[in-house]
Amino acid sequence: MLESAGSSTEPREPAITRENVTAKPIDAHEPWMRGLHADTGYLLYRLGLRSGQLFNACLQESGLRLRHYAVLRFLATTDGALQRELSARLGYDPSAIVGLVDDLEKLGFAERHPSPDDRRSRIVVLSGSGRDFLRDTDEAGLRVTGELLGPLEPAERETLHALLLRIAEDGLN
Amino acid sequence: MLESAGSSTEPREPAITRENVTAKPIDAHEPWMRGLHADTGYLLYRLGLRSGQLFNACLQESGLRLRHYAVLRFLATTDGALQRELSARLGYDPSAIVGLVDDLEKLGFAERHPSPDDRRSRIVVLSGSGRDFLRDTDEAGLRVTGELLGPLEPAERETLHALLLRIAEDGLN
DNA sequence: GAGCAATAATTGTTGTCGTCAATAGTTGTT
DNA sequence: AACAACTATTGACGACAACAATTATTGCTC
Repeated sequence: MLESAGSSTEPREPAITRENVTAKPIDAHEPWMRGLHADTGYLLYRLGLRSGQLFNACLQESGLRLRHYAVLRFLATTDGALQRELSARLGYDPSAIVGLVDDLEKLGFAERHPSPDDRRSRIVVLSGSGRDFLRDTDEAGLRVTGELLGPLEPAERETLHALLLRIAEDGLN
Repeated sequence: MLESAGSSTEPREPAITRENVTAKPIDAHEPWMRGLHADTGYLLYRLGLRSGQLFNACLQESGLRLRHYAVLRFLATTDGALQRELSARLGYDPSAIVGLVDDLEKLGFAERHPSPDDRRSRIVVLSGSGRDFLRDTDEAGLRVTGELLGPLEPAERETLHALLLRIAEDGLN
């Protein structure tokens, strides 16, 4: 049983314990070694993940997930949309839309109406209870957002929202 | 073949076409009907998704995914970490860490060293080629971020980054 | 107007991912 | 020496997203 501790290529003077590893400060001398959150894109990814988790936790008591909420929300802005459009605007696969609308229809939040123009298409509209649900959960959503944006003051939240909106408008959605 | 167009329950005076559906403006009269991106949390979710997609597309030519990148990045800040710590700090399941470190080890970007203190633990360290890879991909990451933050000016990007960082420090990571 | 490409919705399939439970080896405690 | 706690690992299961394939319908073309 070879118990030579320093047999490694490079010697590590203090023993590695949980304390001194997690607390080790970041060397910002090298430009590429700038900590985990130096890149705005990566930071956005992590925060988006966290935001999604919070939203999902808030919605799961209704049996719905974030994607359903996105569909409902979009329906509220258009008052009737084809599934093809839901797919294109929300960025989900057409096959995913099928299941989402199925669930919403099963809960009575949305309805599929046949299109008078094209018998292939179905027009998805928000039902009355769907509107009610959206109004109720919107309040919970605001609470989640408030929790997420805890350390920010109102003015800063406004600024953040405006900046994010500018980015979102550019890419897609 | 019944060709009655208005046989539906409620009459919709103009036919639903792709143009007037997608271009319909948002009625902001109702407080809960504020468009898709009125909520900052939901906006964060969508942008995080998009950012993750861009990063993944950028990394997939290396055979790695975003999770591997996160591990590499964290290793660069600590210079040696236990898998348990990777799991705790990055929020991934311990069993997920196993596969990720496996892949990184297979590519020569990281190495598992036995801990001198605890023979149960393995100390994961970034290898030289791992550092090189990180430096190279960091450039690509900046390019992606620049693409994502297209419409923003440098000062605005700085502001956005600072705000996001404040949020990230609060919750976790 | 018969044939044919294109389209909308749907189904099925595949691979990935996250979570949970279980195991082997190890450490510290009593 | 016996036992509880812990680290890494494996395996299994369900959820979910991306891609291909199918059905029904439409518009175009000759």
